[in-house]
Amino acid sequence: MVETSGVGTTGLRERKKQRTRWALTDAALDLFLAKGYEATTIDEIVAAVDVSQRTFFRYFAGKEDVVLAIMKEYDQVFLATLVDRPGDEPPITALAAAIHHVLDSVRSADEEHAGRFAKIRDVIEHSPALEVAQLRYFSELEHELATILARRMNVDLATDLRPTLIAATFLTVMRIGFEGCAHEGLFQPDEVASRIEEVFAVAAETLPGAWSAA
Amino acid sequence: MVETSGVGTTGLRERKKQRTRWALTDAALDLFLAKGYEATTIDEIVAAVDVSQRTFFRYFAGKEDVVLAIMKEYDQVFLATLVDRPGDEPPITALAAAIHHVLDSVRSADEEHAGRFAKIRDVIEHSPALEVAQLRYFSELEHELATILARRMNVDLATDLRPTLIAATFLTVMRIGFEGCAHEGLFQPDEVASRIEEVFAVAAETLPGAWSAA
DNA sequence: AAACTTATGGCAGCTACTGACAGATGACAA
DNA sequence: TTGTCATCTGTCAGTAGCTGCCATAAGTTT
Repeated sequence: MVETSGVGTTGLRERKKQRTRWALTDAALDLFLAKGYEATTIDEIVAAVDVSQRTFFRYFAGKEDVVLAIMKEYDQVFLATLVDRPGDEPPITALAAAIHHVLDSVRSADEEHAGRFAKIRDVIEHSPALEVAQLRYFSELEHELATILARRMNVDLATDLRPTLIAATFLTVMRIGFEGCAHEGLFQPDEVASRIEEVFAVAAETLPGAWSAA
Repeated sequence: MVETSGVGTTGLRERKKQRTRWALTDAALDLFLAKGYEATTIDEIVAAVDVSQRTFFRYFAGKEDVVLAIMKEYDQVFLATLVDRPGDEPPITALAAAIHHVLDSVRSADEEHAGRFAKIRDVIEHSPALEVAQLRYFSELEHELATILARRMNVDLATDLRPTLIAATFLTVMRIGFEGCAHEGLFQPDEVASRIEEVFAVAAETLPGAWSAA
């Protein structure tokens, strides 16, 4: 889950690194919110934390990574939940349950996490570059998801397209949900959560009919 | 459609521009194929055509744009075909017919176009950066597509999610088809065309059942 | 306290991309 | 043909993201 600070068992070195990482993340997020992602330079971020530019790139693979790294943490919870769902559930049911679980944990998170969540959604959907980064990330996630679904469905991912199709359409629906939130200015965890579930429901109503007409 | 060279009615200036543009495109494509997209620099491309770097950026918005611009031409045919489909067809049927038409025209194109098509598909699916660019482009296309579908379905795009959902899932299926081609080394127009139709068929069989279980 | 490991900073450099200005070149009219 | 005009082109200088290299500083271990 989202680990805010290292526990006592870790050394000073490790704790310092965690602190630097979060300092960079928070500084970056605030700057992105204040003046926009594209208008914010790495130099400004590192100046706010007083580290060198070189150090920034030792913590993050790129500017985008500041935001994506946080998204990944949420998705780890999602994937872990999915793996634990009973195997006799249809894939879509398992996916729905897993996403519901994540959204619930976000909804009931403490203020620090909730604030970060809102910031991230806000920043992403206001920046073309980050939307693209999100797209790229989703396509990675799609593959992980498809792998899990293939195991669950007992089919071979390489020859059977169904796991990939389900994973991809699922993530597409999620993305449309997030975009819808941005469109209506919804960034708070509970607002986003209910919107996502709403979009998912519409998709479940629409897609079967739409695709069976082919 | 894909206009290879300006007709006699245009002036010398215009013809020169077309020539430069295609020279840049072909040089870039060949370099991308030979040494990879990311490893190819703008300097190498412009050196091959003997123009300045600045000129390159007057023709193309960026390195990616060389490839995307060609894709756009195909998609113009696709969108135009879609608009002309009878209004009483279900959206998916119209989409299937439109994509079938484009694939057919690609299949029966002359060698120059067929070669370019193969190159493009080859280059894209071997380059992470271009795959991302394609993702970004697809999301633009998704919006255009959704707009057309909304008109066709007589609903408001802003409040009704269904056109967007159908457009998005359709493009997702197309993307998976293209990825599948790359995975199996299929780049020739006819191979790609039949593979796409195949994937579309699997999607039409899979998605209704998969999503109705929600 | 010495020896070892790892994080950091500074620097030099590469690539994509842009704005501004000046010169070349085709378009058009007298 | 010539002169005027529009526009295309090259040059240059600069920005931003990102990387490799090396010396040094800081934490860790014995």
